[in-house]
Amino acid sequence: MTTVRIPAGWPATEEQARAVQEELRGEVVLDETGPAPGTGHVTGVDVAYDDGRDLVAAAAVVLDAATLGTVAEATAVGRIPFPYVPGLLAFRELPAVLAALEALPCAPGLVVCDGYGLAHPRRFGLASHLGVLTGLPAIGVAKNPFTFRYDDPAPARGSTSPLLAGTEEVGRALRTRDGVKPVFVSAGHRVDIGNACAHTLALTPGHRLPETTRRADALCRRALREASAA
DNA sequence: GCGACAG
DNA sequence: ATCTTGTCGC
Repeated sequence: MTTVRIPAGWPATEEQARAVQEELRGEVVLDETGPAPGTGHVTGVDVAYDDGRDLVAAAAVVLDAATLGTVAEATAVGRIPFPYVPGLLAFRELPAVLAALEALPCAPGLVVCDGYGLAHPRRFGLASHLGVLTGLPAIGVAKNPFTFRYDDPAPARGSTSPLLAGTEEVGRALRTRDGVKPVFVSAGHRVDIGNACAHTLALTPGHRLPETTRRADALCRRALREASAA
């Protein structure tokens, strides 16, 4: 149900990885609104690692956007393909995530990533990269501001403030719970920032983090445990 | 050169 | 990300 554009080869060095980002960044689509919140499917993806055993486990969990009920799940396990380098996270996470998405029995709809999209040193973070490779609408919801600056949003849920790279707005700090640390939302591919924030609010009725990432996080950890045991 | 740095 | 117990609070 999901067709992934397979790269010619996975980069082995940081230099190659940066070149791939420079090459693909031009394919990001930022002038589409994206699906309406509360309709269709919303899919969370996340990854867990066991560095000692060189194992990575990814999970994709499809939710009904209206009810937030789980529609489908898939996991994928493999070897860790790239070290963690700030700005190159996608090369560490994407192979397993794409495999999990391909294993889903239904269309993912909007994909919610744990990390950034446009808010990235070369404006091509994980969510944008995943979007370009799959053609799916995608957004990034991160737990930390990375290298970006922001002023604290007002304390009420729903308040936002610009996430800034210098003077350029690359995303928004979004308060999803009253008085709780905001999350950091950025557009990934085929979704605008306003809609990305609306989706994030629709996915956070009871917790700081989106229901999509919470469930994908739980599932990939379980998949990693089971892979380590076997 | 040094520090900071999504997960 | 991951290493890690109990504890405060809804």
